[in-house]
Amino acid sequence: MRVTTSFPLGTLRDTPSEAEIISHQLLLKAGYIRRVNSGIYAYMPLMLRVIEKISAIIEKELNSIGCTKLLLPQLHPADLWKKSERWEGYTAGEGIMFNLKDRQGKEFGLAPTHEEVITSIASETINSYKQLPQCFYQIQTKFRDEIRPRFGLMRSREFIMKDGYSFHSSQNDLASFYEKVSNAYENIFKSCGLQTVGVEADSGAIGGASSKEFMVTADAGEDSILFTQSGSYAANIEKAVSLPSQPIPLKDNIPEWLETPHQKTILEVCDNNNLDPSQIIKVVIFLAQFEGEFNVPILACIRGDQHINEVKLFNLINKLNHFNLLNLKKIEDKKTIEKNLVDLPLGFIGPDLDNNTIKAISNWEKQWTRIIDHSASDLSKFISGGNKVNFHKVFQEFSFDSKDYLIGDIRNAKKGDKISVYDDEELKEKKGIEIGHIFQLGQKYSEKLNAKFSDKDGQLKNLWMGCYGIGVTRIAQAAIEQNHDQKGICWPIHISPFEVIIIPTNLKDPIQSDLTEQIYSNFLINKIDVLLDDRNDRAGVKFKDAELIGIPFQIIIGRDSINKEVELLCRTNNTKLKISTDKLLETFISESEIMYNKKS
RNA sequence: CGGGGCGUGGCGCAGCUUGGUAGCGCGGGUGCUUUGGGAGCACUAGGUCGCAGGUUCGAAUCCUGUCGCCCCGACCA
Repeated sequence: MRVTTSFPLGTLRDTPSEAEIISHQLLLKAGYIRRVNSGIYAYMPLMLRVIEKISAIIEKELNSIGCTKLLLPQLHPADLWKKSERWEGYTAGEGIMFNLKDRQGKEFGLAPTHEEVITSIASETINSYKQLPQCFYQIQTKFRDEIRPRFGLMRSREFIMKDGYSFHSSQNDLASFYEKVSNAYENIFKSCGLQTVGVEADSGAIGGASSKEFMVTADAGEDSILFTQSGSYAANIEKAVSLPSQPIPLKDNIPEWLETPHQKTILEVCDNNNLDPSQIIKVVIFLAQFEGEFNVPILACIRGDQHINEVKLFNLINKLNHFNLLNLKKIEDKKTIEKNLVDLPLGFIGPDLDNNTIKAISNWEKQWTRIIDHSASDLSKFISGGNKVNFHKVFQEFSFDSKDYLIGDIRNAKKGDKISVYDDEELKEKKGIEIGHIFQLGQKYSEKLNAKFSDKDGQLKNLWMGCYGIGVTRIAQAAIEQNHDQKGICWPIHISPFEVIIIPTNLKDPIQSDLTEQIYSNFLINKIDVLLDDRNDRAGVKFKDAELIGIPFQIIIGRDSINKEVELLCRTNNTKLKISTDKLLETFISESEIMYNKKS
C-alpha cells in the first residue's frame, strides 16, 4: 500500500488534550482512531488492519478447537430479554443496554451481549445429544451505554468483541471445553504479543458458576489483581479471598461507654482514644433495590482495618431473595435518610441498631438485614457505635450467632494478606486491563429460554452452556499500553497494521526512486504486508511518522542506493542493519520470523 | 448522579482580570529553493470565539441559563 494514493496518515504533531493515558494519546496522535462522540470512535484504515489481524489470530485459534463462526443480529427484541429476566436489569436505572421502540411501539435493545439470541437459536436447532457439543462465535460491534466511557477504546460505548457460546450435554463436558477455551485464549494472547495473567473473577450480570478473566498487566488498568509470586493464586480483587491479619486484642481497662464527640470515622476514634482499627467494628448501611420496587435496608459490619467488597456484598444479598437485585447503594443521601429513617446515629451505628429506626411510612422492608464479615464475627470483644450520637461502646462477649446476623465473606482482600494458614506467601497487587473473560454459565439461560435436548437415556434435559468473550478493540489499545516508547507505538509484529514500512529519503533522486519501486514490488510479490511512504516530504518527517505509527521494521532507502545498499531498522530495539538489496528480502524474512516466534 | 477542569480554524494554545470588530505555533494550498531526523522564503485559504438569553452604543471578554467534552468518585461486561 502506498501512502499517497491510499489514505492520509492523519498523524498529529501535538497530542490531543482529551487523552489522558499514553495508549489513548498514541492512538489519536498516530491517526488510528478519531472520536465521533463520547465513547464512540471511527476506526481509521490503519486501525482496521490491526483489528483484522487480531481477528484472524482469534479465528485461527478458535477454529482449531472446533468453534464455528457465525453472525447474529444486533437489534434484539425485548421479549427475548424478558424471558431471561434480564430486560429490566439491563435497561432500567443503571442498565447499560441502549433501547428503543420501533414504529409499532415494540421494544428493542441494541445488543451488549448475545446469550439470549444464541440460546433461543440453539433451542431450535439442537435437539439431540448427538449434535453436541457445539460452539459458535462471532466478531462484532457491541453496544453498551457505559456510565462513564473512558480512555478511548478501553471503555467505549461501541466496541468490537469476539463472543462465543458453547452448548454441552453435561457439566463435565462443559468444564473440559472451558479448559480448552482457556488454553486457546492463552495462545491467542501470546500470538498477539501480549503478556497476560489468568485470574479468578466475579461473573457479574452474565451470571453462572465459574469464571476466569484474562488480564494485561498495565498501570492504566481499571481492575486490580491480587496474586502470589509463585503463581499459586491469582484473582480479581472483586473476587479474591484471603485471610485478614491478626487483630490486636482490646485491653480490659476500657469503660463500657466512650464519649466520642464528632469522631465519625474509624481513624478519628482510634486517634482520640488510643485504639487500633482492628479493635473496632465498622458499620456501613446500604439500600438493596430489587426488581419490582422492593427495597431492603442492609447493615454491613466489618473489622475497622478492613474494607467492604461491594461486589461480594451484592452477590450475597442477591442470593437471599428470588427477585433479582438491581442496585446496591450506600445510604448517605440526607433526603433518603430523612424520608425513611428516624433517629439514625450516623457515624455512631452499632451492629445491634434497632429496627425501629426504619420509619413505618417508608416503603422499605421494616427490618435491617444484618450482614457480618468473618473478620467482625471472629471478634467477641470489640468497640462499635453506641447507636447514640457521639458515643461508642465496648461490646463484651458479643455473639453474632443469632439468626438476626448473617455471616459471610464481604471483605476486600488486599496486598500483604495471606491466602491460607499453611502458606506463608503474601498477596501482591497489580493493575490489569481485562481483555478476555470466560464463563461456565451452567443451565441458567437454557432453563429460562427452555433450551432442551434429548439425552442418550431418552430424557429431555437443559443444555449446559459456556460463554467466552474477547475485547478485540481493547486488545489493540492494551497492546500499545504494553508496547510503546518515547517516540510512539511499537506494535508486536503479529498485530501490526503492516510488517514493514519503506522510507525513501529523497524520491527526486532517480536512483533512489527506482530502487524503491523495485523493493516495493518485490515485497508485494512475496506477500509481505508492506507500506510505502512515497510522500515527497523530507526524510525527517517520514522517520517521525514511521516511529509514531509503530510498524516493527523500516527499510530506509538513501545515500547508499548507488551501491545497491539499504538499511533495515527494527523499531523496538532500534537495531540498524546495512544490507545489499539482493539480500534484503531474505534478511527481512528471517528477521521477521525471529520476531514472530518470540511469543512473549 | 456528586466533585473538579475545559469549550476560540484540522491539532496545541494566548486573549477574558480592566468590554472597542480575533491572534500565535503547528498543520493546509500555490510558487521557488532545499532533501538522512518534524526545512527556508514569499504569497494564500480557513473561525457565527459551544449554544441561547441578558447587560451595554458596543460582548470571545461581564451576568444568567443551557449543551458538550475530559478527569476523579459513585457505578459497570
